[in-house]
Amino acid sequence: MDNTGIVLSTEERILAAAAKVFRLRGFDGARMREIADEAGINKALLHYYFRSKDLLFERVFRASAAEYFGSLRTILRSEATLREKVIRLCDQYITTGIEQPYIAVFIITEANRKGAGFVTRIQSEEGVLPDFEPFRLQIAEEVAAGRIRPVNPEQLMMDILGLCLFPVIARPMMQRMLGVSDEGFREAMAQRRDRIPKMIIDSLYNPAG
Amino acid sequence: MDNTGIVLSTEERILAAAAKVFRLRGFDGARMREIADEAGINKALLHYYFRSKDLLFERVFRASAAEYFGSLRTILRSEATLREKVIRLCDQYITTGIEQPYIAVFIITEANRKGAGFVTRIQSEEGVLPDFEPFRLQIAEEVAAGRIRPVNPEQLMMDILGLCLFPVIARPMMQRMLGVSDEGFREAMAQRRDRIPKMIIDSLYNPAG
DNA sequence: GTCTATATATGGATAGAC
DNA sequence: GTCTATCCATATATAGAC
Repeated sequence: MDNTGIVLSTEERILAAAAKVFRLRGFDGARMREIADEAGINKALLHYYFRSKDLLFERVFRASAAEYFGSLRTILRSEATLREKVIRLCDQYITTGIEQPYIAVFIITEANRKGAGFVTRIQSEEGVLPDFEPFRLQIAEEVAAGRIRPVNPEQLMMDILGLCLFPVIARPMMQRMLGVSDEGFREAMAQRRDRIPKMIIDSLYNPAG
Repeated sequence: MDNTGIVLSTEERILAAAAKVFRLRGFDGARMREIADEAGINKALLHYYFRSKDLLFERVFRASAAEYFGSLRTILRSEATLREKVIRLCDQYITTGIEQPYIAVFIITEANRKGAGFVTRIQSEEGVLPDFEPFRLQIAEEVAAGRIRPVNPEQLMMDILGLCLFPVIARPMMQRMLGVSDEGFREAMAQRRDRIPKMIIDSLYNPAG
């Protein structure tokens, strides 16, 4: 029974605990002991359910990636206008970045870890990373029709994600460098929710500078 | 003797090896054994020179942070125009991001690690993170004089760093999602070196969209 | 299914010879 | 200053009772 009032099975409690610990500490920093404590069970039971740390991690990472990229996939392949997609993307990732900052850091950090075969493997699985093709096509159409300035879809996607996610990922460093409090950071991110889409859309629709 | 032909002291070789291993694997993933091997010496000698893994890491992290933020500090407090600073910043961090991708990942990852007291401490030390004040003032002056559109200096800095650094940090994920080869990634980054400053400067100098 | 106890491996760190 | 050998703590994983 967690704070939702819903009774979770042992397996579910383990997965929830593992997600919490792995996201906070990463694979190398996580301890099976801490996961067991967090789940309120015994270390041995972790192995009974998931056999090894690797396998448990794999489950957590796959679920995290699917969850984190799910909204990206949905937005990219929706029927919305380009303008609308940019707004939704920024809103989604900035909101998540404020409320659950660990997920983004977790996924990106683990993707950079060397000798982590499964991470690469999982990211190659169907349905984990979004299909970029629909978005690419949509951009091409808009450009061809002369409705937006010519732009490379890959560059545009890097712009959007960079502007939204970088502050979340580099948060400790940025707050320190810029001298911003936790509250100040949240305010800055709230500003960005309006600022970034405007900036992107301006650069697409305005005459060249 | 490394490939520069310069004879390094044992201490220097250890530091070089430690930097390589820590940057690649992070604190938790790094093994003293691997550092010793990389330096061509014995594990015991690591402790003779640096006493503990923590202390060795601290040296490496401080040096890495100083090196990585050094150019940022220099650029921010230089006498260059705003336009010029933006161009130099982007050039600096995109070039470094292509040639030495591990440093950015290392610093940001470690800054996010929980229970790593020294990281916070080191970042608070004088001369590690750049002083943001000169840049803030310069922006304020430009805005006051009506030479650029009103802009929040913190937002601007997050924009610049996000646009330049995010692709470097999220590289494995981005390449996979966008379907880009290593060579393609380098080309994309080269494009960004021109693209980002233009984008930033446009948004500062052009009439509002 | 869940626990206690234990096996086995490995990591950081130290002792002591040279 | 550098090495070999070893200590000690801790991590993952398993055995076996209940």
